[in-house]
Amino acid sequence: MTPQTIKVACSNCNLRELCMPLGLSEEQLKRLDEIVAVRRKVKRGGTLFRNGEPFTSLFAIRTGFFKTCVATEDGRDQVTGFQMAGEIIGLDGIVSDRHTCDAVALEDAEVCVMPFDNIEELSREVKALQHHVHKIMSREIVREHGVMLLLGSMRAEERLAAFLLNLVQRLHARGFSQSELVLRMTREEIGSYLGLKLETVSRTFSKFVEEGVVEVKQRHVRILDAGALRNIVNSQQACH
Amino acid sequence: MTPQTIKVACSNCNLRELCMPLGLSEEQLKRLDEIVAVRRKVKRGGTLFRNGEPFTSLFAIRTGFFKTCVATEDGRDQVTGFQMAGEIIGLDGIVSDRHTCDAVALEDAEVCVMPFDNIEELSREVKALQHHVHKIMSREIVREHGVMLLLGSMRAEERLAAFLLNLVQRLHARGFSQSELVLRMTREEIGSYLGLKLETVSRTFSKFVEEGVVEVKQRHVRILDAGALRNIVNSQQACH
DNA sequence: CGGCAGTTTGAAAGGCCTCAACGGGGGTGG
DNA sequence: CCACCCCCGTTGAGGCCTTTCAAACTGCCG
Repeated sequence: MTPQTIKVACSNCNLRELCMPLGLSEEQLKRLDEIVAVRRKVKRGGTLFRNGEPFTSLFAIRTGFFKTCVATEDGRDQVTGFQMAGEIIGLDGIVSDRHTCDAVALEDAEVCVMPFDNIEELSREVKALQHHVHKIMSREIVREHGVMLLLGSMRAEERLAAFLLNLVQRLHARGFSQSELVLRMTREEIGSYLGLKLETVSRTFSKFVEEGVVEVKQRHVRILDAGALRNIVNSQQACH
Repeated sequence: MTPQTIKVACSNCNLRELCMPLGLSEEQLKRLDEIVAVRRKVKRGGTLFRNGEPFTSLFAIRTGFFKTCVATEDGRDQVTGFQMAGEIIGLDGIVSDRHTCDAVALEDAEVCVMPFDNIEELSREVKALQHHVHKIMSREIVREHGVMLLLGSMRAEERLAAFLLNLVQRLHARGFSQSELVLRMTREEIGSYLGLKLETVSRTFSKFVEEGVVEVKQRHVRILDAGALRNIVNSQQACH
C-alpha cells in the first residue's frame, strides 16, 4: 500500500508530445516540470485508484497498460476503457472530488502523478496548458461517444473489429507494429468493454481466424487483412 | 439559417445555479455576463450545430430540450444524450475545433451562446469558473460511463427503467413532478439512446404498464411505483 | 508436476430484432 | 372547422444472434 515513488521531470520526457501541449517556450517547459510531483509504480493487478477514493491528481501513463471500470451496487461491472502510455487517467474524479471508477494495471506500470491543484494553478497562467487540459477532457468525451455508438448499434463482429483497429492504431502511433499486437487484457475484459460475454469474444476471434482476417495465438494477434476488418466495421446489414 | 438572437445577462438568470459556479462576488458575477454573447432560439426539429461544423461556443440551455447524436459514414446513428434546461452542450467540439455530433432541438428552445474563447479567458482569472468548467466536463465523462454501463451490461427492462428514473430525477431537480413526465423524444430516439429497437422500447413500456409500474398515454408517463423501477435496475439475474 | 486461470468449443435456450399490419393523434390544407 | 394524411406507436409471429451452461484444453506459475 506504500506506493513506490520517483522524482522526475517532464521537459525531457520522450512522451511529452503525447501528454503535454506543443510549442511551449523554454521557460514554460520548465514550469511544467512543477506539475509532475512524483512518479509512481503500479504492479500488474494493482490499482492506481479505486471508486470512492478522494481525487487529488491526474495520472499520465509512462509505461504499462491500464483498464478503468465502473461498477453497480449489485456487483455488475463494466470496463470503460483501456489506457496506454501517454494517456491521461483520472478525469472522472474532478466533478465530485472522488474517483468514480477503478483504474487497474494490466501490466507493471509507471505513471506521472500530477496534482490537480497544480494543473489548475499553472493552467491559469499558461494558456497553452489550459487549452490542452480542455482538449484532453473533450477528447475523452468524444471517445466515449464512439464507444456508445459501438455498444448501441454494432454487432459482435463489428465491435471486435473496431476494437482491434483502434488498438493497433494507438499502438502504431507509439511506434509499434501496424499489424501485430499483444493483448494485455483477458477475453472477459474485452467482452466487458464491448458489451459481450467472453465466449462470444472467443468465438468471434475464431471466426476471424477462419476467414483469414487475423492470426491469434493466445494474446498475440496478427492482423492479416486490415481492410477486411474495416469492411466489417462499416458493413451494416441492409440499409433501407 | 439566420439564427434569432437576443442580448442578455447571466447574473439575474434563474438557471444560474445550474450552469454557473456558486459563491461568486458581485464583481465576478458581473464579469460572467461578459461570457454570454447572445441568446439564440432554435425551433423544434432545428439543429443547434452539426457534425463537422466549426466549434466556437458552448451553449447553455435556457428552455427546451435537445438530443445529441453521432453518426457513422454508413448512415448508422446513435443518440448520445438528451439535454434539458441548465445543461451545457457542445463540449465535444473542443478537441478538434469542430463539432463531432449533431445537436437537435426536440422542442422549441433557447440557448445562451458562450464563445469558448471568452470562457477560457475569464476562467484564467476567475478560479471558481475555471474549476466549474472542469467539473462540467468531468460530469459529462462520468455520465457517459453510466451510459456505457447501461449499454454494456443491462437488459431491455433495466435500460428503460434506468432511463425513466434518470429523466424524472433531472426534471424533479428543475421543479417538476417526481412521478409524471412528458417524453420529448420518440420511441425510436429512446431506442437509439438505449441501444434498442423502437419496438422493443414500446413492448417494454407495455410490460411496465401491465405490471402496474407506470401509466403511459402516448408520451405522457406517470410513474406509479418508483421502487419497482429501482428494483428492476438493480435486479441483475443470477449472480454467482 | 500439478493446479488453476484463461480460452475454446458445443448445444440449447432466450431475448431482442425483423418484418408486417393496424391503430391513433396531431398537424395541415382545403 | 373538418377531413385527410402521415408520423408515431402498438402488437404479433418468426428468426437470428448472443447468452447460458457445460466440458475439455492449454499455458503458465508455484
